[in-house]
Amino acid sequence: MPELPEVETVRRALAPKLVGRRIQSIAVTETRLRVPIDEKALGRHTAGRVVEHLGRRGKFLIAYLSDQGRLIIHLGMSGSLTLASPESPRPAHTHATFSLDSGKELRFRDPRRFGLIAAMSASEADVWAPLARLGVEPLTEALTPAYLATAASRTTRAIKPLLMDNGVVTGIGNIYASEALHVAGVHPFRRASRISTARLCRIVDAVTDVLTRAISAGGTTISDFASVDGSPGWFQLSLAVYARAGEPCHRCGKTIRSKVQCGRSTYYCPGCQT
DNA sequence: AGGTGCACCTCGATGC
DNA sequence: TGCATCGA
DNA sequence: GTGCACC
Repeated sequence: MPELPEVETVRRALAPKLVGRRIQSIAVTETRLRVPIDEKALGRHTAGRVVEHLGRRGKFLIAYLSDQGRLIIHLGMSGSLTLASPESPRPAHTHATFSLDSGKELRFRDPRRFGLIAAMSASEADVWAPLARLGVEPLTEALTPAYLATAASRTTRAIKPLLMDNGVVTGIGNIYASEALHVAGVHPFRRASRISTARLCRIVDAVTDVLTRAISAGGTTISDFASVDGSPGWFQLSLAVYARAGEPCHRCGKTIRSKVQCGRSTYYCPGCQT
């Protein structure tokens, strides 16, 4: 499940191979993603363009192309990007292929088709709703205890769904929300508005800490995440609560529990998360 | 407002 | 081995 | 992972 650390891992692996390369042609073999691929727009905004920079906003990868083009990719639940030689067989569910002047091709594969590929001009991207509605980037100075306190004060929601709300803080999914709250010692079902400033500070620190460590580990591979060269992440070895229901908490020894919250499995330690 | 359930779709693990 | 179910 | 309709 690509969350921010997985997308950042892909971005870092891809950038050196992609920046400076020209996209020669595009082949789309399946348009039916969550949002259908607009082949015309894809060709118009990416064909013949040079990748000038590879950026990320939340869980979106954004390639900044020559002539003000933008190629925007979201990996959904099962998306992956690989660089391969054109002769190598294309794995099943490879929906889009970008031929590069390096002789390699960039392949987008997404078995479940929850991902997204879009291309547009810079001015269109600036107002594009999926990007425009995103909240602050968690690994920037924009995520402060004061910001989180304001967001918390405006709602009756629990802290975990608040952290996972892309309109508040972008990029934190189920795994890292669970992990950060364990590091901070805060119960995922606790009302955000009833959390002290001191503990909100700890949550901000915990989010920063968990995301940073996860990026260093190359992301989390629970079922199928793989980076550009097919290599897995290693942060699953450091997970304290996620997917550990029934196992003892490393900090206090109590048994990790799993409960459904907002339709997702939430993992927490009933001993040291209050 | 926000929790919940469901839809989108495929695969692999599980269980009988 | 095959088929249904479940969850990622 | 995300958006939507339904309480």
